[in-house]
Amino acid sequence: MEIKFQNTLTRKKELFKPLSPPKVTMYACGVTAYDESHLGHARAAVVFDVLFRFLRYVGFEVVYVRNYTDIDDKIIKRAHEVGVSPKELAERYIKSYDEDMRALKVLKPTYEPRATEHIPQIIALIERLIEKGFAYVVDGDVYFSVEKFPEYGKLSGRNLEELKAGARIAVSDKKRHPLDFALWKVEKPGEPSWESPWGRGRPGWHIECSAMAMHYLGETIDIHGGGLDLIFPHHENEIAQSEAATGKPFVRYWLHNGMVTVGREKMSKSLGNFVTIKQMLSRHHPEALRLFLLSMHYRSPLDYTEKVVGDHEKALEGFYETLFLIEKLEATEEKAPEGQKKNLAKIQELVENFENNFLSALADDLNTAKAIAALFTLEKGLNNLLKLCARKASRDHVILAQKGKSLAVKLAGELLGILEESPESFIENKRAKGLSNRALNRDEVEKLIKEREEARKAKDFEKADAIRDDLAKKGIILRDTPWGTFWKVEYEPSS
RNA sequence: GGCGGCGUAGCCAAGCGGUUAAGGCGACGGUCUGCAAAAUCGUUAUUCCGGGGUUCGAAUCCCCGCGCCGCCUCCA
Repeated sequence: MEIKFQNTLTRKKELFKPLSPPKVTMYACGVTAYDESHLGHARAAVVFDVLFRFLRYVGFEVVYVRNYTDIDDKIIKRAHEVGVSPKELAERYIKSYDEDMRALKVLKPTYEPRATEHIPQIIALIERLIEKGFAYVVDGDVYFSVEKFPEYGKLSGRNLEELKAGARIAVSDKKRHPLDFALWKVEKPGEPSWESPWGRGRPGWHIECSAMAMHYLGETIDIHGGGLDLIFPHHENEIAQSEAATGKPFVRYWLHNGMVTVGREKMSKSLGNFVTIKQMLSRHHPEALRLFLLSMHYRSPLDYTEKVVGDHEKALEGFYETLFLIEKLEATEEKAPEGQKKNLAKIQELVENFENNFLSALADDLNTAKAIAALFTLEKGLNNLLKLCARKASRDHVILAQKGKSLAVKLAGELLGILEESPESFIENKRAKGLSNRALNRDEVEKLIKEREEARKAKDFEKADAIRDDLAKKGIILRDTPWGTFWKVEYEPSS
């Protein structure tokens, strides 16, 4: 299968050819552990998680690294505010992020290195840069000299002149050029520090990614991912440091995800318009969240509204209900009726095309929106099939339905991380949650449903309808199927 | 100001030069149902922000304009 990615570096969609197949090396920028993570962080994590899953699925041996920044200005500042050590603070939020990732079913990367555990590698890289004349020491600080690296700006499409003109960064008389950036920062009182050839201090932000990427993945890596907002200066600086040190291309494919927005404005800590992952998880199923995050092509901005997340919640529920009904199917006939042959052939074709449609969507620059559309098309086919079986299911029907179901579950599960629960328990959990949200008693609800079924059998429709209306007022929705009455708690958008 | 991106039905959104412009949510009508719900079938963009141009052919490429967003400072 041909895999293509839009490469930020070349601004083109390119055929993906790993440096040494079947191995693929991949690095994604994780988080700075100084606060709870929000939906924007979740998007980045989920997008690159799907990329990781996809590459593995098609047969690559993927080594995936996602770092934690556990030492930096913001951590130190926050730690002082809260009154704990920076190490403790970072520890706390790394743990919290891990919880979020687990809940969101983001697979564990191969390595999750922390900056503070790679000080020797960082120092070695800085020494290499100093030796080669790309970095200089001033009073215990070490800076990278951007003017020594002629290609500086190639990722973000800028040049030094432009950058200098628009520079908003504080002028420092220590730096030779305003855009020179710190590789190593001299120790300040009350801050964590490590021994180095330039005295005690701590690493700058950008250097950790270069050092750790090279340490785990080699001097040239296949894929590097991160948010669009990291292109400049973070990724630009990573390129400069790494390529200056090694003389080799650092990254072959740069992939960047778009921002999550709120009212079309970037979700961010500073604007205060963020929702934490934990808040989202308290009101939505993790798979609904994944579905929402993957409903849009990863490069585009994704606007967050509760309504749209709710739409995906409903869509997910519909899917599980289809799967649930398929599980209930039992063949009572040997062959499907002649008259259904044409319809069945159509569904058969749909099922057979699904895998290819789904995978080729992902192979085309990870088009998850299109892959999800393929999934819905399959669902529609399966619902059609269920309809055909409503009266009499044959072996033909059941085999086809189960084939469709297992394909959907396999691909959606392994690649998108959705539809991984048993339909039965998904529906039960939903019910349990809905019941408790509405403070309803399950036995009572079930008793009423039974009573209504009795009434229906006795053709006492007045009573049956009264019960249904009563339940509806409480938020219980009934559905009479050939297999009995199915019920669920009405979806309630949270405020 | 510089660089990059976006603008497709009521809403979300795919589309990457060539048969009838995916899909989801919503709305309307038919089927199913005792009636509903769900499902299903059909309808809901003769047209892709506006204006030019290239081409046999453009939502897709180019130019101009309008609107929105991101980056240029820490940020997924």
